[in-house]
Amino acid sequence: MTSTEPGTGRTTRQRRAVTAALAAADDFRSAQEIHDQLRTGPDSVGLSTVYRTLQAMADAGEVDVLRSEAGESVYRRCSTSHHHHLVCRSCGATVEVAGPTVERWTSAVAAEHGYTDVSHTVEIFGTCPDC
Amino acid sequence: MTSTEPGTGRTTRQRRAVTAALAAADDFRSAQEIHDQLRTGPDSVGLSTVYRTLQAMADAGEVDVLRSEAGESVYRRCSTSHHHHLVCRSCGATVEVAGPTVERWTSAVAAEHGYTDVSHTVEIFGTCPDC
DNA sequence: CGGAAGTTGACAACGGTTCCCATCTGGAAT
DNA sequence: ATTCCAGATGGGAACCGTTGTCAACTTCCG
Repeated sequence: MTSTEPGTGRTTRQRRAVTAALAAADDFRSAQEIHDQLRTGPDSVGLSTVYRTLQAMADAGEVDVLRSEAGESVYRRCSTSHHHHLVCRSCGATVEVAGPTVERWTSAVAAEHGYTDVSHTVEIFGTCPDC
Repeated sequence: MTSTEPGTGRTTRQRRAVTAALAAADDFRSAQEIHDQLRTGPDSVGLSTVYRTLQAMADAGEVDVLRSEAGESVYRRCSTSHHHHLVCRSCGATVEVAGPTVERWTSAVAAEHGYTDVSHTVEIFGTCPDC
C-alpha cells in the first residue's frame, strides 16, 4: 500500500510519447497498436514501457480500459467523468453515454447486499444506424 | 463454409460430461476448471475438447459467456432469465441481480442513438460483508 | 456389420501480458 | 553545472489461456 499519493512518477520522453499517441487517437487503442505506431516514429518506446504506462494511467483514472471480445485490453483517453460506452458491433462506432440512472442503480443493489467499495462495468452493444 | 446448418453434432460421452459438469455448478466456471474437475473423475475429457464443447454451447446459446477481469472466459449454464452479477473482488462471492431498471435504461440509451439489436453486459464489483 | 464422417486428445504453436534485471536518466541536492 | 541515486527503461524470457494440428478412435447410418 502506501499508495495514497504515489504521484505521477517521472516525466519521461516515453510517457509523453504514449500520452500523446493516446491523445491523438480518438478511439480505443491496444497497447500493441500504440507500440507499433511509436516504433515507426522518432519516439520509440519499449513494449514493456507501453504496458506499464498504460496501466499506470488506467490506475490513475486518466484512461478508460475496455476488454475487447478478442480478449485484448484497449485504452482510450477519457474525460475524468465516469461514463459508459455504446458500441456498434459491426463497425465499432462508439458513443459515450453518461448514466446517472445506472450509477444509482448499481449503488443501490450493492448496498442492499452489504457490498462496499463498489465499482462496475457496463457496455452496451448494438447495431448502429449506418450498419 | 457450408456451416449454414451444422446442427447439434453427435452425442458423445465427453460432451455429456461437460454439460453435466456445467449443470452441476451453479456459478461460472472456466474451461480449465471444468477440465480439472473431470480429470479427477471417471469421465476424463481432453482440454481441447472442453474448449470446443464450451464454444459450441456458447454459439448455440446454451451457456452464458463472461470475460473475467483476468481475461479468462468463464461459462455458465444459461438460465433463460436475463440477469447480472454482483461479485466480491476479494473472495469472489457472487450474487445474481435482476435489474429491470438497467434493462430499461440500456434500451432507452441505445434507441436514442438509433442503435438496434441491443445487448449489454453489466458487472458490479465490490467488497462483500464478509471481507 | 461395415464404413465414412464426425470427434477426440496429446502436444505444439500462438498471442497478449507480465516478469526480470542490467543499464540508463530525470531532477533534486549540492 | 555537476553529482548522484531512486525511479524508469527495454529486450527477451517466462507465463498462461486459448487455438491449431493430425493420427487414432467412435458414433451412427445404411
